[in-house]
Amino acid sequence: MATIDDVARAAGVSVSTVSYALSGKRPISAATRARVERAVRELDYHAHAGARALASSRSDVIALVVPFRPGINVQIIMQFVGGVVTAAREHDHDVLLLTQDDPTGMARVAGSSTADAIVVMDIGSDDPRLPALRALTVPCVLIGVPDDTTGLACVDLDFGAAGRLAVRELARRGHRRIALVGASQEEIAQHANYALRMRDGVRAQAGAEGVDALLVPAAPGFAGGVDAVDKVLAQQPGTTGLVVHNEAALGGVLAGLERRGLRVPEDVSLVAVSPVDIAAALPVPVSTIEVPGMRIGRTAVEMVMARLGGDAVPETRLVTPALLGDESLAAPPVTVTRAAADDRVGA
Amino acid sequence: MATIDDVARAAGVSVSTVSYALSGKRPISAATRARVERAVRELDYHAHAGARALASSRSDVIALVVPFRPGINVQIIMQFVGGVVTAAREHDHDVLLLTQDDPTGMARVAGSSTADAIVVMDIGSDDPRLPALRALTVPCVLIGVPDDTTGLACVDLDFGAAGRLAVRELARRGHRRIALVGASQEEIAQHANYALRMRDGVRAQAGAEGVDALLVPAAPGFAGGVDAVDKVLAQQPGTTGLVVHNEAALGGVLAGLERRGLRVPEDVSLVAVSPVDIAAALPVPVSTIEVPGMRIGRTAVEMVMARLGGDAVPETRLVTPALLGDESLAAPPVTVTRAAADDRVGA
DNA sequence: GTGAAAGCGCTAACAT
DNA sequence: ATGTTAGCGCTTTCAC
Repeated sequence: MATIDDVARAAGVSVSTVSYALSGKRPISAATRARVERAVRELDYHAHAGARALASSRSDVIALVVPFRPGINVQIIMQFVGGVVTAAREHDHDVLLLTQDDPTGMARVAGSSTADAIVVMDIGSDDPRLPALRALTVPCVLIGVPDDTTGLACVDLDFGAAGRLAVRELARRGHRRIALVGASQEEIAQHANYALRMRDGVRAQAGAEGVDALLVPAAPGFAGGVDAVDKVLAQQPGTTGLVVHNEAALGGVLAGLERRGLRVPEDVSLVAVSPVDIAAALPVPVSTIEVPGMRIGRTAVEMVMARLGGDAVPETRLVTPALLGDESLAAPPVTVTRAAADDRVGA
Repeated sequence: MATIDDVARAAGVSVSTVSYALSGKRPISAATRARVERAVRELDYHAHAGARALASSRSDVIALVVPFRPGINVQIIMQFVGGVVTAAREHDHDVLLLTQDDPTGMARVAGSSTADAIVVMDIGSDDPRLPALRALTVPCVLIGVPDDTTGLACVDLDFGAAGRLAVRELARRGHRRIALVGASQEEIAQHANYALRMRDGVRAQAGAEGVDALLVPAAPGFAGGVDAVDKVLAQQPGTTGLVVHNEAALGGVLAGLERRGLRVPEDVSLVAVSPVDIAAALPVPVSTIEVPGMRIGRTAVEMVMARLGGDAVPETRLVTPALLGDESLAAPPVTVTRAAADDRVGA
């Protein structure tokens, strides 16, 4: 492999000139720059990453901690990863992959200067890694929002706003009894922050709109979705609007409705918080609030770069949700529902 | 951050002794080793990755090229990634993530000694990256098998064996008319190697068993699956065995059968080549031949390590498939099928 | 079994 | 605008 010395010799300049010509950190005459660039091209020169890191104390690498636990939504994960990698490359950084179940990984890559910064995905409300993250010697950005964000930089979808958005859309079409088919009992038990914020958003908007909102956790998988529909209709008969924040149960929810002869959206309106790919594999089109993984991943990298640049202080950034499509949204049926009765009274 | 000098001073030995004590590359007395290890612990010493790479010409990093094109099966991708990262860590290597749509990425990380080796996923039969891969200055291992493997190291599931396995299981239960609902037209057009090998495996085994095998491509998504069922029954009435090698269409295939009143497995037996997670989200249990992503990822890393070790020559390794469960497998119905008629004649 | 010291290839003062 | 050079922190001969 060619070294910077080879390039300097070929271009007839000193090594520092080559270095500066390549980094742009000091003015170089057009002629010199051209000769350097030519030599670089002819020798196919690439600066040795280790040597550069040693001399400059910057590796130009961001570590990304990815969850591999079963039951995780891989679609979302991949979108985050894609966003992080793409954005990192735009800033001339590479991405090193760490897994969640390598507890020493973050300290190792930080301590060895393998990475300049760390992005951590899938942060829980009371994530056990929080102390370690606060103690890190390199800047870090969390995807997900813990309960206590002191000293931490975080990004996530604004799940509270997502919940409010979903309820608002149902309410303005006249639905008066709605239900949130939410995360599994386990996720709730683990205080999964997104689940709690979603729940609170649904509750708050339901309160503001004066509609009844039942909250039902759903086990992941087909059966979990079917069960959830049973529960909803048993505990709150006449429910006409469903918010499903559990992509693994989504297919089961639709099947459960169909088995009871309930059509979407004629009898029941539906908003899913889910990756679009999953929604696309369903028998009927479903209006979806997507977790914008790419966007969040990119934002995480922007925050990393800001912090590496020196300015920027830890902050929490919540990305505003948007509703895609209205195929599974309609007014509630005019017959049996209380909403219909209310409407008549109002008319 | 503590340096090796700090450790040497704290332990009262020379830097070379620290280095050797840590690498084990030359014998160190137990007493000295203990003092070094103590100093390392107390100072929380981590060798500077760049300095190490510069001095040793080894970065202890493997680059992994991941496809992010839409329509890709993320479940499988994540499994590959998980296997690669886990295995790499067991060999004290880290994994750097590259995306497919960064065409200069591989040359860059190889040329700058950022990575010691490269693993490339999602290799097509006539992958455009093949020339670049052959020209690489570092060893590389492909996940997927191109048509011409000269000079290349490759790993993949043995899709031919998977096709034969699926047909054998159907045939030995008495099915005489089967169909492969396979990859999409696009994948076939792109000469996706796995699709071709699957097809050939199905054909070969069908020929050997003397059963009729119809080959039908399916567009991904729910509708694609429904369509495929229509095509199968139109082109080959009396089909009782289905091999579905298209996880995105799987839900649609089941729905298509149900709409025609065909039960699984009473009327139609089914074998899916799919990630188990997808199969689990389906309304009925489906016998599955899984692409063992973890295993393949691990194997890729073993091959990388062998090549970094000097021994080992490029080779292609095909992982043997296994069938999980038999819930969607049964004998064909005794009434209308030709299989039943044959049986009676034979009896 | 241990130490001294010569690089590895680059960056960034400090020159001019 | 360009050149000289002292490190960056480690590995690995070579020497004892």
